[in-house]
Amino acid sequence: MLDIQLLRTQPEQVATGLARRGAAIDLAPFEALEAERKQVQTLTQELQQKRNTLSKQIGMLKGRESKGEDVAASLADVMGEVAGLGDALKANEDKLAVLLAQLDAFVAQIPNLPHESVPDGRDETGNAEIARWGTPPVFDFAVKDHVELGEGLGGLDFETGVKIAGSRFTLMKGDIARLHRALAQFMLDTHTREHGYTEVYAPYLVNPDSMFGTGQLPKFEEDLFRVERSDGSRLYLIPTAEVPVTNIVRGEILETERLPLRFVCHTPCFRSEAGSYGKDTRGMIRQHQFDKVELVQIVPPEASWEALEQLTGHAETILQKLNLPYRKMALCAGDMGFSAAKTYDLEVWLPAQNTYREISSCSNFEAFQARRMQARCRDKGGKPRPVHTLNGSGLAIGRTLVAVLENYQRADGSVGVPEVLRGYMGGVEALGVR
RNA sequence: GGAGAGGUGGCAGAGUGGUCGAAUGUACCUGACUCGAAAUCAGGCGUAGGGAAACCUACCGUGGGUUCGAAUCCCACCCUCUCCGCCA
Repeated sequence: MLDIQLLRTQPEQVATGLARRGAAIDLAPFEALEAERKQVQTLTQELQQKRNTLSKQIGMLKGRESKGEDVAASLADVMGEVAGLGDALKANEDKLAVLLAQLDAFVAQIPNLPHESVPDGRDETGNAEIARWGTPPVFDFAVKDHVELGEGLGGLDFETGVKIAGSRFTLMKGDIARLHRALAQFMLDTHTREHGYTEVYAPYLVNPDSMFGTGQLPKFEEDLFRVERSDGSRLYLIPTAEVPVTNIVRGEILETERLPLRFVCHTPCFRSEAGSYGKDTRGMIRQHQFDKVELVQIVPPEASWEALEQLTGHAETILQKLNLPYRKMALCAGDMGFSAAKTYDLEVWLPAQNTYREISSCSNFEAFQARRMQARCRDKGGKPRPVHTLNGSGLAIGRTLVAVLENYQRADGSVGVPEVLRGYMGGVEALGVR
């Protein structure tokens, strides 16, 4: 959520920022609402003040009455004066509540403003390559994709996934399932031991407040899986661990000196993938359910830009240790997610597609999520101010598995196990070798 | 699922219709005393909105209601704890 003060005082700045995203905004309705809000709020508060004053007078008169004084006349006066207030006050309070709700709703659906360092651009073609690491492997045989490799190894079973649940679900078995688990373990261990993150286990279903806090609601409900409960309430399956983990600090006022908080969390992620029909339908690239190790940081406002570079580096470390070639992209303003002020995507080399594909997305949200969540920090004796939040995949496990299979494949259809994973694989050096 | 208890400021904990945004303790901040600390003493110390300011308004789990006036009474819901049942 943007700072409503910014909308009031610097509307041009907001409009300019949103225009970079390709999102035009009409501020006229906002300004009209604001003008009315101001007027109604002032009037309401004046009426409240009057009522409070008169009610206190009644209280004092009653007190004197109980001591035997005759105050009947003044009591009648005051009662008469307050009698007319009720309806007007109620009407104004109701009107104000509606206005405030409308203002909230308006501000809540405005995306974050891009940071000045974010490149211009309308869509993914505007993204800027920042760096490349590693060299795509050269094969002297016909390259297979992960579907062929995984099915050949007997460990990726798309048909059974479809039978059990439907399209975009996969069943993994045997060594592939173990490799998948090994990847998660390896990532968690690296981030906790080498990068200073605290491991977190979090709920996979969350309430609407949490989804609002990180910005999935109200605008993106169609991307979520929803669970209706018998009591009429609802929960949502998390589309990323970002949601439960960032919401750890919702409604909290933290001591600045105890920041930053760094959390790492491995969860399944559930995405309805509405609107992506026909896209990446083959294989494991785009699934309704996939696992991800997520990095989350809660930092003081002045520290978030340095933290974004660090956090992105933490995700890159995983790719480097796995020896997977990748490139680092700065998303352009038009391609960024709703809540982000700046996003780096890491794209891993996929030989079968002969291209780089997104495997991690690292973002600084500045105070955008913190304002929605009322997550604040306070210096000793100071005023509370919103924290800054960041997160990034470190990494998406399903896609990492795809990248390992394709980059480590051999002519006979077997697949080498990256050295850093062998300890998690009982020493196995390759899959499919007999 | 059944029965009971309870949700008040960072924490603890009073407050059952009238200057209660809320006693008291504790934590924290400032000052005094001290070489310094501890102890002691004095003052300060919730969040948010409006206002140039004085100051005003709202908030006692959430949402309704009664009332001139609600932390306090009524209704619904949520959450926590204890016991029983069930359960990985």
